[in-house]
Amino acid sequence: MTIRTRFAPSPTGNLHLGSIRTALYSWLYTRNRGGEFVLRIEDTDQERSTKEATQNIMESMEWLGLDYDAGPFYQAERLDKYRQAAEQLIEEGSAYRCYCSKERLTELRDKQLANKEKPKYDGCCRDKNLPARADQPFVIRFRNDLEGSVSFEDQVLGPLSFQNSELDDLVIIRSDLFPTYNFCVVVDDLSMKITHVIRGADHINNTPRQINIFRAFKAEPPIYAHVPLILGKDGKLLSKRHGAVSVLQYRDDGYLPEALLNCLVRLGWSHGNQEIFSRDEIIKLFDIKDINKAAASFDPEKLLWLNRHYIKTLDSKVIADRLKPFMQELKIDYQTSGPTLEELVVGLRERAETLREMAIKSRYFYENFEQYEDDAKKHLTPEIIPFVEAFKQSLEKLDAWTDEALHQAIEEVAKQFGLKLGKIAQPIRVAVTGSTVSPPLNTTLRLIGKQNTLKRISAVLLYLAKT
RNA sequence: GCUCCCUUCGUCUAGUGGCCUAGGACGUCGCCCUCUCACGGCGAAAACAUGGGUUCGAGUCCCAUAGGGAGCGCCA
Repeated sequence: MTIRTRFAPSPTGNLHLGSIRTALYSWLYTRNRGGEFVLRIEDTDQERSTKEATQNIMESMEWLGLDYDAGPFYQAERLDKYRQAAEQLIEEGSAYRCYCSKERLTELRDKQLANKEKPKYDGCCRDKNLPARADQPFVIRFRNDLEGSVSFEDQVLGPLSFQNSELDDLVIIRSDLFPTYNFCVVVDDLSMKITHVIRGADHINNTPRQINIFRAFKAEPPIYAHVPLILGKDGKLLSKRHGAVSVLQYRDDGYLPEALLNCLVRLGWSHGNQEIFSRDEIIKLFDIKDINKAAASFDPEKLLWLNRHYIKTLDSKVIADRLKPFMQELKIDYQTSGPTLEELVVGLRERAETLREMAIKSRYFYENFEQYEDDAKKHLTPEIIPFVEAFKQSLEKLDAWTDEALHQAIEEVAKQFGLKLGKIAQPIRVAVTGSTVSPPLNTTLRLIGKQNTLKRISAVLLYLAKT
């Protein structure tokens, strides 16, 4: 039997960390077992579904490299299937038409809540066998067993059992003829031959209802695995309405997909003490049985650490390539002059947490700056003039503009003036970068280039003369 | 309110009855390296929710309590 899993998001908002992680687990499971991964867009909510959200979902998956073997299927395009299936259930006595008004139902609900009862449909139309009428709106409800229980073996949580008396007769077709979630899921999982349903733990309570519908169709339900939810820093669920950030926001903030993937997979799943996983490794090692039962809080600091790790260790060509959009966005011209992007990456990779930060920090390699940063100015005092001039002369004579030659030049000037390296390096750093922070001075000078270095040193001498 | 789920350092986790005076990672703090910032190295503080059982022995099994989370729609 080939394994088939699916990711079935509803396009009612941007895809966030929680959703993409269940997609990831689902995807990993099929990739590990050589199965098929299906994408299904659950857009039966006409009110809230948007094209933009669908676009956002696909783009997020593409960015993280979660490719699918079938789909995307859109439920809104399969409405006939659901209607037919519902009719079939009515004929077989597993569903019925209900003409109860929304007003009556809200009233019922309020009353039950006031009585501290669990709100449920009272079965008013359950046994009336009402026919379809064109002049009056009705819904179709599933006829749930009143007694007995539903049990299943969850792959993450173990054996689970629910009393049928806790379930009520849920609406499967709305009065506008659109199907509802719990019904579409079953019809689709059945027709798409889904073998394993890996989804968020917020669906646990839906599972017994869905299993009953499967049974009504005389079909075997798939195997279920409910993965624990992701909580925010405050311990509350990460959701569209609460602190959830779009997956693409991480891309736009300069995170690498490798880092986010690694971070996400490790949130609720583990393989001994290992922290760093390549994509291939995760696929090879992933198993549902290693998923943790408890909900986890997402820690942005750890993501940052992983991002730094991948910025430092991924091929510099790859990083350079990923850096381009950020350079363009910041309008830094890296093509006409200055170091190549790859040289830049090698110089900055150990001091940037994100690609965006790297781009921001690269500015002085490509552009001359207008002024010195405020806290940098204190290094520019008249005392430095002699050795800055000496250094300038020594640079002018320098043929080889390399790290080694530059390092030697700096050291020689320091020796000549009997100063420690730090004493002269910092003022020069300020002179050429405008700030107190940069890669090692020799590397910084090398990347800025001879011409611009000398220009900026002349500029600092002018500045010093004026003060 | 009812139903269901969960509970090891601040956070992510290892741990499947003796190897645990509980290990790793992020973060925090200290030291070293050092031309700044980083990287790196070394080290420290930091947890089995509580109470009962079961057992020769419990973080590991059972039961209660507490705490947290989710669900209870003509949303998904």
